[in-house]
Amino acid sequence: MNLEWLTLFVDVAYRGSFAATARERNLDPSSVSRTIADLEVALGLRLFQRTTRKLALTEAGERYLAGIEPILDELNRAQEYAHASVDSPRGTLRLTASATFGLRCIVPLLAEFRERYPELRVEGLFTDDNVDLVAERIDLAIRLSPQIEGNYVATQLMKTRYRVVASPDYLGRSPALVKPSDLTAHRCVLLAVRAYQRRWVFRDNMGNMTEVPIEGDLVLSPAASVQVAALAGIGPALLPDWLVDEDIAAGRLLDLFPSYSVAATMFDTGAWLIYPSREFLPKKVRVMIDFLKEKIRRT
Amino acid sequence: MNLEWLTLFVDVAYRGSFAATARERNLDPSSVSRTIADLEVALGLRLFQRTTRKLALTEAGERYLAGIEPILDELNRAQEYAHASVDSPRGTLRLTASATFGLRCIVPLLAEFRERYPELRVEGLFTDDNVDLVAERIDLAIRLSPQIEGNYVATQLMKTRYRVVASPDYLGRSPALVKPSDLTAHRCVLLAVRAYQRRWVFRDNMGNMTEVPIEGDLVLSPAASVQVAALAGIGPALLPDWLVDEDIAAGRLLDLFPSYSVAATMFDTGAWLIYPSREFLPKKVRVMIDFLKEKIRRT
DNA sequence: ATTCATTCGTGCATATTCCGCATGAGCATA
DNA sequence: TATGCTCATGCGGAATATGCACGAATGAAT
Repeated sequence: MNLEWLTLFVDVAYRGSFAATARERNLDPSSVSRTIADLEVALGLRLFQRTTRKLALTEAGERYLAGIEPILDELNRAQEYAHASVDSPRGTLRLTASATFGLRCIVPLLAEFRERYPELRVEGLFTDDNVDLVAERIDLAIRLSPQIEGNYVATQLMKTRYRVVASPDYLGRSPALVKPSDLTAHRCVLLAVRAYQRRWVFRDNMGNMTEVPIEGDLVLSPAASVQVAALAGIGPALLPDWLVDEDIAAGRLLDLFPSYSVAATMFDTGAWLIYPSREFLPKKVRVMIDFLKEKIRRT
Repeated sequence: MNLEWLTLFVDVAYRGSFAATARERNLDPSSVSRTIADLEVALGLRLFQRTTRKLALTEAGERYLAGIEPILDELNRAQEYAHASVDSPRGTLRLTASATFGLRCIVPLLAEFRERYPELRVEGLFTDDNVDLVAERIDLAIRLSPQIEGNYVATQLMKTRYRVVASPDYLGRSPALVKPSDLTAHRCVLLAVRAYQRRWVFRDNMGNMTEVPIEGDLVLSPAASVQVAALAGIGPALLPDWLVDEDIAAGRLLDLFPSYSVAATMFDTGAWLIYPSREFLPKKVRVMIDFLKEKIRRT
């Protein structure tokens, strides 16, 4: 059965004529005749009594008309009700990011986001665990990576530089740290990610690469713990700029090799916004993407 | 949009899998995939978020599901509600017959019909005027005719013989009426139908036809009036057996030429039950047809 | 880390359905 | 009685739906 059959049936019932209904809908009368006949077969009911030149609803037809007219209205309302959740920034936005990125970069912005979109509820899943985006019904994910592969749409939020930092207190009581290879004489604070624990790679302005093996007896997670440890003077640490630039600006930490690019895995990494598809993108996702880009690019 | 799409959507939403839904419905998974994609385009909404191996309703999808599930139930109920009017003898049956046939042959039976079908309401339109069966929403018509043509289904209810009758009182004070041609000496009571007013045709047992020109200064309608006039001794009248047999049996009228078949138009006429179609015949029409055949054939 | 099995998406060909045209039968009106 | 219009139906072409085959992706098992 086709919904179009039902709306046609209602139309014919009110016009009292196949031919008039056909004219109004720019159809051939034969199509109207067949469609009504098909509907009668599908229902197992005679809906209209008709001869040439005359047409009248049967009793069953009147009952069926009474039954489906509200239903057709409800179908439209169901579509509008579903649309309401995506056409304006309302409902619930489920957002995921790594624990530290979420905590330091996203959470501080949510007060203003709430001001701007009072009807939108945000559920932030900030974890370093692997998150199943489909099963968790995630609307928007933030991933820290050189690049994003897979079927999801990815738009870069920001580029990330990593810095080797230590506190002034630590530096005042430790062997000199002038060039990267000096790190071998220090016990570093390490992030609990395998790729971050063996060696750090330095690239100078000329593009020369230096790979420095590092050691450390303190391996922490999440990245914020490593930051706190560095601030406490426990040792040098490799941390992203979005995490430590404020401490550096305030003199709480020092960027030990500012003229180098440093990476534990790959250079040219960054934070990416990831969402399932540009097609049928709910407004709530759109506004969060725009908001984050606006806020994070301003800093 | 197709209702099948909607039921498929509900199915997928509950099974959480295109492939599982396809198996259950004996479809190819590609058809399920396309159907859901078509529904999403028609609605302008993403209903499911999916990758390979994972499928979850979106918020809009959940809302739409909540909206249409009751609607699908209502559609079934609308069909059942419409069917209820035809699947059992209830509702209103609109019946038409000629004024006299309705009054004398149908009305006396309606008390028993009501006993038998208490939930069925009968509207009898007994008139000698031409009745538009479609416009008047007639379920069942009774027509007196040699045969029925046209698109309607016709089943014969009874055969009709016409009789020339007069009252004993009239005969006692009038010229002898021995053979049909004797009628030319009498002023007859005529039915106000053109075909009944010029000549009556007599057919004897051997098949010999005699056409007798008749005259009368009293032309009445409906046929019951002619009967009453004959009973009052005003003159001979040509009337159908179902109208006068009781008077004959009681001696109130005499059949003047019982060994002849008489007709004003054609012989071998009868009463026919006429209804629009055997297909999708409502129960109420069926039971009335069966009832009339049972009752009228018993008398 | 690799392999395997399964899911969802899509191109292509085929089957099915829908639609308009033409025509006929029937009916109401002039 | 003739005419014009409605509804029904055969037929052919256009549009849509479906299955098959295949590929990409993913989760589970090894």
